[in-house]
Amino acid sequence: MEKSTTEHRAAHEALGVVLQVREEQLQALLWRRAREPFLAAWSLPGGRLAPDETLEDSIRRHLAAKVDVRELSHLEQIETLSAPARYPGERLVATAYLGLIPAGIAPQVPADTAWHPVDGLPELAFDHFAVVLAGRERLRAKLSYTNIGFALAPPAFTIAELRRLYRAALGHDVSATNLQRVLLRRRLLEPIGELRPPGRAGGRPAAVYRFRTRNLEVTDQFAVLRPPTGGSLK
Amino acid sequence: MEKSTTEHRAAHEALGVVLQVREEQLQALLWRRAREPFLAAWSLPGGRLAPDETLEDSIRRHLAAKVDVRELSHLEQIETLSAPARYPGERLVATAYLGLIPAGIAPQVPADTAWHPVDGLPELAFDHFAVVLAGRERLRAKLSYTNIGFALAPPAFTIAELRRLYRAALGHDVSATNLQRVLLRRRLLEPIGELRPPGRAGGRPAAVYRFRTRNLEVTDQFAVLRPPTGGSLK
DNA sequence: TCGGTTATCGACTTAGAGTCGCAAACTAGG
DNA sequence: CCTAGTTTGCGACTCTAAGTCGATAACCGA
Repeated sequence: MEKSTTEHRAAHEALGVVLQVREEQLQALLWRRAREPFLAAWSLPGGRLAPDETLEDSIRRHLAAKVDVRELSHLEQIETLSAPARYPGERLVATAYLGLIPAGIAPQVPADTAWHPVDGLPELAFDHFAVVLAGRERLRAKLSYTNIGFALAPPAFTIAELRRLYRAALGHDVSATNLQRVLLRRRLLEPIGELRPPGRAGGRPAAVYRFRTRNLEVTDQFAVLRPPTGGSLK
Repeated sequence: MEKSTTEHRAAHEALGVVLQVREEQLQALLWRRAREPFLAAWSLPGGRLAPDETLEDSIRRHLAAKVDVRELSHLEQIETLSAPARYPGERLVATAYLGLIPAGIAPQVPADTAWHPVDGLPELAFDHFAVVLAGRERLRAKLSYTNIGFALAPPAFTIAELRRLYRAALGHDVSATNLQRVLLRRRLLEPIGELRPPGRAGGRPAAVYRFRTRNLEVTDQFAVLRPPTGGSLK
C-alpha cells in the first residue's frame, strides 16, 4: 500500500517458556534481569534477533546460555506480542516459544537463572506472566490430542511415573488405568520388555515403557464431522 | 545476554489469509503485486507495521484497503515467519493472520484484488502459499472443537446451507443429521423460530438457525485424561 | 507364611458421533 | 384434489473410545 510509514523498523526478540516437571511440579526457567528496565525482576530467558538467524535459531542461541540446548525435547512457537508500549522506551516485538525438557534431567543453570513452579510465580517483568500461562495452556491442550508427553518424560518410564508427570502438567490427577489404555490404544506407548523392581515399600514390579516416537504427532481421532465412510472430495 | 548483535532491526509486516466460502468453494483474497520483487505475482494482502500499532491493528488497517473490515467476522494470529532470506534484498519478518468473512457478503474489492479457490491457487509470491495452507488447516481444525462456523455463516441459515459451508471449508461432505445434532448438543446453534419456504423444486420448509454467540468459544469436551469425577488439585 | 503395597487387567458404564430410513411438509402438474 | 417428486426433520440403532471399579498378580519386610 502507500508507504505512509516512514520505514519503521522494530527491534525483535525471542522469548522462551521453558518448562520441566521437577519435584512433582511444572516449573518454568526464569532469569533475573541484570539491567534496567525491571532491574533484578524475574523474566523469561531470550534475547534479540540477529541479522542472519530465524527466530527459532535465535531462541535456541539465547537459551544455550542458560541450559544445554540438546536437552530441549520440544520447541514450538506460541505467539507474537506487539503492543507498542510492551517494552518501555523502545519498540520491541517479541515472539514467544514453548520449550520442554524431560523430567529427570538436572541441567546446569547459571547463578542468575532458576526454576520456579508455574503455580506461584513471582512478579514477572513486562508481559511475561501472561506468556508463561499461554505456554502452559498450549502444553495442557496438546497433552490431550498429541504425543507431546514424550517431551516431558525420560526415555523409559513406568506408568506410575508417567502418571505423576501428567498430573503435574495438567494440574489434576489422572487414572493410571485410563492413562495406560488411552496411550496404548493410540499406539503412542510401547513396552520395552523390562521390569522395574519395586522400592523399599514393596509391590509388584512395573513394566517399563517408552514413547514410540519422540517427534510431535497429532492424533486425528478428534476430528469431528468426519468424512462419510467412503471418500473425501478434497 | 551479550549485546553481540549490533542493534539489528528487522522490518516487520502483517499478512492476512482472508477466507470466505463463495460458490461452494473456500476462497482466499489475493492481491496482484504492483512492484518488484515478484511484480505482478499474486500474493497475500498486508503491509508494514507502523510505529504505533499492534500487529492486529496493522493487518486490519492494511486489509481496510481491500475489503470492508467490518465484514471480518473473525481474526486470529497464525504464525510468524522469520527465515532471513524469505524476502529478497531485505530482512523482513512477517506475522500471518487468519481472517474470515461470512458467506453471502459480496465485498467490493479493488481492481488489483481477487478471490481464488484455495484448491487451485496460482503461483504465489514469497512463502505465501504455505501460509494460506496453514490458515486453511487452522480453520479446519477449529471447525471440530470450536464454534468458529459462526464466522463462515451469515446471521441466519438453514442446516442445509450450513452443511454446504462446512463441506466447502472441510473439503469433504458432512451428514446434515450429524451436523445438526452435534452443533445443537454443544449448544452452539439455536433455532430462531422462522421457516424458510422451499424453492421452486419444492420440499419441506427448513427451520432457520443462528449461532448462539459470534465470539470464538472452545468446546472443552475433547479434553482427554480428565480429572476424576470430583476435584482438580489445581 | 502373612499383612502391606504397588501394578495390571478385565468388565462394565457412559458419552458422543456416525448411519439409516421413515415421516413431515412443501411444489408442480395433471 | 390427487399424485409424484423433492427437501427437511428426527427417532432409533450402531460404533468407538474414554471413565470407573474391583479383582488378581507380584513383590516387600517381618
